[in-house]
Amino acid sequence: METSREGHWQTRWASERIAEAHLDRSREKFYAVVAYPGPSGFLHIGHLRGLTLADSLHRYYRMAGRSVFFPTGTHASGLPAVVFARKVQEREPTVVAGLKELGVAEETWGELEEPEAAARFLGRSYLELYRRLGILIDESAYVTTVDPDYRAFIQWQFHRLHDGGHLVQAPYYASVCPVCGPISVDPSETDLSLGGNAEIVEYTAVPFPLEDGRTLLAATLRPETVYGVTNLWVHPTEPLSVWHHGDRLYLVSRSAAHRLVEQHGGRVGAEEPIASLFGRRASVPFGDREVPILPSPIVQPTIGTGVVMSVPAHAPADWVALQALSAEERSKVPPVVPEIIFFPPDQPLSESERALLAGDGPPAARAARATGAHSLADTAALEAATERLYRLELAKGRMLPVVVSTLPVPEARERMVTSFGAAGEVGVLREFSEPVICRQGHEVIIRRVPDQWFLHYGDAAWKTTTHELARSLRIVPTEYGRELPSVIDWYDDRPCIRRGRWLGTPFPLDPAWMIEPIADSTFYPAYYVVRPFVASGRLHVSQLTDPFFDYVFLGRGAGEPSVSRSLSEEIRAAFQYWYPLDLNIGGKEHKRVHFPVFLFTHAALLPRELWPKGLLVHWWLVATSGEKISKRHIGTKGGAIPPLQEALTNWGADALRLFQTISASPEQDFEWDPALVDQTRERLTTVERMVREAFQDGGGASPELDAWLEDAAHQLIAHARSSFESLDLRAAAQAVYITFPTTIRRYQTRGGSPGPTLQRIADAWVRLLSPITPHLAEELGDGRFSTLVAAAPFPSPEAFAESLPARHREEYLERLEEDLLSVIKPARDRGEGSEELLLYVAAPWKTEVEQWLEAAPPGQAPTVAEIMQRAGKHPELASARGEIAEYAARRIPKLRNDPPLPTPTFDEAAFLRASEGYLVRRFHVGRVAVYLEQAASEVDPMRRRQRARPGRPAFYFVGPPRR
RNA sequence: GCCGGGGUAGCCGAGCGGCCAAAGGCGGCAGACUCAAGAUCUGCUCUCGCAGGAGUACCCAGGUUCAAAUCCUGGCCCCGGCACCA
Repeated sequence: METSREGHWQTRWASERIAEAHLDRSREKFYAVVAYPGPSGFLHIGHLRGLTLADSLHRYYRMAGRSVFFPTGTHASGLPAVVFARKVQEREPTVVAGLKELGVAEETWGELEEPEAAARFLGRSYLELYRRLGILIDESAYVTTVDPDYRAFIQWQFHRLHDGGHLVQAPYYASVCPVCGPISVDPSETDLSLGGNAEIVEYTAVPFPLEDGRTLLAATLRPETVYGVTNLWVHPTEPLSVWHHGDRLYLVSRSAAHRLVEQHGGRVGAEEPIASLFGRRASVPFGDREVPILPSPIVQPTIGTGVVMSVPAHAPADWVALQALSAEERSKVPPVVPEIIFFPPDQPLSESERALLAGDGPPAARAARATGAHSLADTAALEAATERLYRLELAKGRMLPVVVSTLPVPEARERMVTSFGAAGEVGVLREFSEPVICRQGHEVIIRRVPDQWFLHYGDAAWKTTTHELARSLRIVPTEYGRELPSVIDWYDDRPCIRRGRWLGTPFPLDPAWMIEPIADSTFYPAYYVVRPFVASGRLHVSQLTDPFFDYVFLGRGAGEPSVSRSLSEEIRAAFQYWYPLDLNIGGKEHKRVHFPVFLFTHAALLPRELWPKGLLVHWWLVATSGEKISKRHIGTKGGAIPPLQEALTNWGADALRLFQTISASPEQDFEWDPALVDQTRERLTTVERMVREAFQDGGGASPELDAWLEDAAHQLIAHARSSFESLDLRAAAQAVYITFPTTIRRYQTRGGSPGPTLQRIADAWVRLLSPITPHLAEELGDGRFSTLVAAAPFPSPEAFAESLPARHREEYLERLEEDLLSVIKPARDRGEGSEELLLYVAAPWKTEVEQWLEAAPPGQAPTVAEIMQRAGKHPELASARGEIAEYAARRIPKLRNDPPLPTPTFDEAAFLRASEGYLVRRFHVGRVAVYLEQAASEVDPMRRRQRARPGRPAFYFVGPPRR
């Protein structure tokens, strides 16, 4: 089919309004959504996967008789549109290329420099591409998350979440640029010029008071090791600053002082020359002892507080630094506490863990030795030693009883942090794991926000309900279902609003804040149901009040007074018809973000009977490098990922759709490979040709062969249906695009030709093609159905008669072909062939014997004597006793590998005779002769007949080579 | 370390107790078609074979079973997520 024809069918679907949803109580409904895309740029083929899945499912269910609803929208919230608008402003080359490709007039580009306009523009461009992909979206429900009606909906949602106690306020430590304002630290964050992958590291600030009343504040990730401190490290030259906090004076590095002010208040004071500290002593918390302060190059003033507590027993770097000291300095350091963490025997160490701790000395010394870290210059080895030892101690270590009972390390750490807090100390210092620089070149910092609002996902009761919802879900793939409970458990309170420049809905409890984008996309399938009423003008935005939504979604209250009772009820009825949502479809990136919060929100807002019913997670189409497709993979050069428009022009929608569906299971990434798409398109060409041939008039085939084809069609259709029902579109595609053609090809090689049966089957086939390759289906079905194929009923297996005898006959023949082939192969390799094929059908008594053999209990081989005993009870077999014994003796040892075949339900000889023509062609023999084993006069030059078994004829190729 | 997944023929990838020497695809070989190439179609593609046979196979080692790629135990390795990491 010409790719250009696809547009024709897209127009037809639109003009016949196939995509429009109808509330039809006489029918079951199907309602699924795909995670809507964010307007970050132009769609690429990576986006296609979820859309294709969703569309094919909706198309299947529509044909299967359900009323379907497939809306979509644009998730304009957050930064993507802001970033895109800025790129337009900058006339960034890829954006310019995309705009040109979409045919956007250059004069209008200026309008797209405004983020909301950019979002709407991109949303429309997506819709256009969906159309070109043959995706049937009900556009009357189309919405972007910055539309005023959607905002009203989100405000209602937050009011209800607040009512339910799901919003809480607490201090929060947010990333912020001191000049530009709040900023999120994320690899995709384009407001950053550096450090997108940075994580927030939480240090514990441990106070070491000096004798002069000031306190050195060390930062550590392992406060529990404070019992092993032997000294403090400071930088050899960098001065420290005074940080005034309350009535206390702390000494920390200058950069730390500033960070502490952001997070804990106070002010930065004077600088203190560092050398004055060398050799002085500070007291150790939780212990009546003092340790010396020593300079060491291991201290980096920009990390932590510039003061490091040295625990040589457990920190390899400290151990090595200690060895590097001069003898004089060394003499000031108290003896190293051998160790303060032990490994209880109930958690045996693995081999690699034992290797890390081989030898003697403190654990840090052993780890340093094991990784080859001998000096401070061995940074990589030191890091490895540190990481491995810390992981191990955290996972399996316990505190020694002489220190603080035998607490596991994580608990001991917790307790330390708490006790510092209780003592009025600072407690925690947060910083980025690597420098983060904003787009304008300023350093991004972490600042305390005292009254941040959170979604209270850490709430145990809410989790319990959400777990319940999760358990009730149908989840594909099932592995995700196993993972989901731990994801829900792992969830903690999440900040849900922020200040700053991005798109979204103002937070109703404090409109100076914006709701963040993950939180405003959790309940939207409910709003899709309402949107058409707004779009059609029957409902005005001003009417979307809390009472309105309370009534529509919750059946609570009397509704919005300005909305007529009947309209309220109509919308409520629509919601009750389409809800619960049947399926939420999204990529694997949503496993930990969108899906869980989607469930949390539904669990919080809706009663059980309206809870969603399923999740379908798909993995990605990736670039040849195995990476997720991103801007830089897209281009027109070899190996690059083509822009979607270009791919559509090159291959057409159907080829792309089938490629997506058939190339991999949903739970698998697969690589973009233009050669495979080519091949997919060719497969479609073949299917098209086969269907057209099948539609022709002709002689058909024998009733037996037709019966077989009908039976095969019955099974294939049943399999396709059940595959769609179980959401396994790949299996469905294999049935329709691989097994179906293979079956028809066999029909043809077996002598079948176009005729009434094949035509009926082709009619069914065309409809089977429709969910996945709808354009091709329409093209082939043009004029053959009373409706468009998209609206025709999905074929029913019952339209094709099952025929066990026909199925068995064909299986029988295939088995014979296999046998013949296995003999012909070695012969043919020697360049031989034959003139005549002799076939022998087993004598009837063999059927009985096979049954006796089969009747033997499993695992227990029958004996010849037993068989003969049974044969004795059948006087009519008396004459064959010798043969029976011989046959049983030959069969018994082989029963394990070659069990009795099902008894043929047809006349083997008659069937073989009817198949002579086929066998002659298939095996290039001059002729085929069929004999009965028991007929005394039959030709049997090589005494083959006795090898015949019921269901498996004996045979002999006669004569000189041929082939 | 924890949670989840996985290791299948040259490669990708189905299968997840007997119908499995293992679907489908790629690659390879041969044939048909073609002036030729490409495309397409057909057959073959673990080893041996003296005619339907035998041997060896689904990471490794054990085990359960009449029967294991499929179930169990232990090991090794890989992937994803999380946690962790001055």
